[in-house]
Amino acid sequence: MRFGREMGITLRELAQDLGLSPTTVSRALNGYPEVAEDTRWRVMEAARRLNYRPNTRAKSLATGRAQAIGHVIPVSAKHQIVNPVFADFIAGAGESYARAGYDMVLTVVADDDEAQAYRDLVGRGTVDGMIVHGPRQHDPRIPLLRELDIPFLVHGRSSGITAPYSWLDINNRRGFTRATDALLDMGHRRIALINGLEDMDFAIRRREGYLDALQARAVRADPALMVAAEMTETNGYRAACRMLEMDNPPSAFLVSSILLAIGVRHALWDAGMHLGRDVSVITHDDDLSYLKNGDAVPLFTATRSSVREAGRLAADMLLDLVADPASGPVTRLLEVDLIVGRSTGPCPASTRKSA
Amino acid sequence: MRFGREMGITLRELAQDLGLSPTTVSRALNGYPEVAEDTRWRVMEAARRLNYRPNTRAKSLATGRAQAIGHVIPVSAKHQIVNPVFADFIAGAGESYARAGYDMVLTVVADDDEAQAYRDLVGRGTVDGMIVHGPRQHDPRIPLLRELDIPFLVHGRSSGITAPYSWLDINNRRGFTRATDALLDMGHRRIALINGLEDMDFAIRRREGYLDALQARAVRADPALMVAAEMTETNGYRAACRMLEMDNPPSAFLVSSILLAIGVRHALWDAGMHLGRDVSVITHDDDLSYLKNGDAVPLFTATRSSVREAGRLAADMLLDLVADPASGPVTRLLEVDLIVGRSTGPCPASTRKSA
DNA sequence: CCGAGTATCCAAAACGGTTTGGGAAAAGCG
DNA sequence: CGCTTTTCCCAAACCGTTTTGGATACTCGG
Repeated sequence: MRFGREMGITLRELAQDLGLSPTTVSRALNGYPEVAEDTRWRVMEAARRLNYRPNTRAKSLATGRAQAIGHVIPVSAKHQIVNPVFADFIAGAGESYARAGYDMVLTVVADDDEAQAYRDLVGRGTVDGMIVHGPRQHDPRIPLLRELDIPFLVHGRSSGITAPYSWLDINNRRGFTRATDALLDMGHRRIALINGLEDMDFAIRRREGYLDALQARAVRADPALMVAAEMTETNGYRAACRMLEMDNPPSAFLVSSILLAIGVRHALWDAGMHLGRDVSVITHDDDLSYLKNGDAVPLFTATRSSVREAGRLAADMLLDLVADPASGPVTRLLEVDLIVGRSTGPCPASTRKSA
Repeated sequence: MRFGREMGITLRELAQDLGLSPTTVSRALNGYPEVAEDTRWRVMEAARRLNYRPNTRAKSLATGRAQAIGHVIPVSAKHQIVNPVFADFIAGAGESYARAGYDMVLTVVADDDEAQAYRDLVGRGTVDGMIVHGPRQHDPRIPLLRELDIPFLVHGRSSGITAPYSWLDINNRRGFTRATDALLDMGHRRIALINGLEDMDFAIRRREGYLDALQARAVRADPALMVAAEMTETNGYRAACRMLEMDNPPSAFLVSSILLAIGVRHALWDAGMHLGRDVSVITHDDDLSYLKNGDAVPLFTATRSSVREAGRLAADMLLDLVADPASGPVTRLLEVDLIVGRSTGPCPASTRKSA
């Protein structure tokens, strides 16, 4: 069925135009050796001139690969949050896909239909690889994708799953250990943790890192100083307000995102306190393009790792995996930088106490 | 060529299993009338049991439609910013696509290759409709897509283009006129505008709205109070700092995004001023899921319009257009709400002046 | 009981590429 | 020069659907 739309010239037409067979034209364009160099040149030239583009669907049908990678964005029914790091990760991955001539297909789906979405995408052969976003503990998507027998790569990890799978993650645990250590070194003892929701794997690891550091110095962890919430400015604000009103308030905050940190800053202002002098804050910084942590000198001291770069790397890894699925589960752990900004300083309480 | 991967059962196999022809099975599944009801039932049942999923590529090839909509995300080479409203828009659109059984394919591309990306997506038949993001003045993508003869819908508009095309936009101009009016009503006369980059169409319209309101009350617009920049916290902060240091500083700010507004708030704190008392702020609020404007009572007084809802609507409109391209250019202008928050109050300067 | 409908089903031809299995001409070799 | 390779090209099958154009059997009015 032809549509009014000019779908471009077809391979057969191009061949006809050149007085060649479709076979030869196809081979010429795809760089196969069994075609004379000047013929190839003629073909390439004609293809460019008539701006021929091979029909993706026909091509995939014939070759068996879709030349596309799938991403499923779960939109939780409970908390309607679209993960803010998502856009940057996608941007990074997209660059890699573009370079490799792959398409990216996105599916937005409610939590409960998620498995169905994966089955569909794979079963209908729409994609030949998948990226898993926002893994949780014992994430059921991992066994599912293994069962579907399609190359996939997890952005993050899923603690509790021992079977091997491919992933790219940042070292959340060490990052938060280092950050906590830094605060401890400055004399802080009451350090609050404002974390992301702890069904997310990264949040669990960050808490572990935080607890590790406290324990190593025999500082008792106070449950009242630990909160897990959706990472929004409002939640950061509220958590910080509540804690600052405590009898024994924290002198430092370790938080899981810049948005949370902005909320904490807000709370400090409301309380008439000075960021980096009265209270210190270290945040994780995904280096989002629209949420830069200051400019020349960073606003917040932070554990930084570019999620966009992670997107690029993840896509590259997955593409390799698609090209050669046997190259086995591949993993990569990125270390985070601890960058010094203007939100940290020595603990005033300790000075005051000694005074 | 068969791969190791279990691509699922094929229509032919399903037919064989049932002792029917592929024709009949196809018809049974697609609801054509020329098949006996009990046969249809048998087919449906078997399809479910063997969990048959029609191969998308084969289906599209046969039908001529891709069942997919394309989005091109331009990633400017200059300013590496991924538009923050993008994620929410996509989430909304994705919901609509999912409902309609469409896929969403994303292409990330540098500004200069953008035309090429559109030509590719259309020419290779990967999508049968496109959404245009972030239109600028005289946006070249609009004539391009018209030339490519594919249904498309612009999220926003492109001033300067008179030929009809389909779009969904919010009434930026009226929104900013109303916001400015509100500030004027409170006695503010020196009202700063911190806008998005003015090659973006929405930013132009917002400035027009702002200027309209000033002119209607014969308030002279001061170029020193108008700035256009990428909408980040840092830029909001810097712009506000600079203006607050002026001899004749603004008593109110009208800003184009919550992130900018947060930057302004930051600057006010630094200057020791109180938001909503010393200085008023009205912002535009895209109602982003990860950047809520407070909760019960909004933090900022704002012109609000959910970009996620816009995504849903835009997708629906485009799908209608794809189903019936002749249904002609369709347009929709959404009005914005002016919601009252805690960031506005009467102009203190005027009181002081009268005192 | 017969011919015209009608209800069901099917074989085969698309869709636009890739890939297999030759085949003719040119080149290499003794 | 004859024979084997190699080079270059092609016809046809295939990928997994939909759709066209019948075919067959059944129904029904007369």
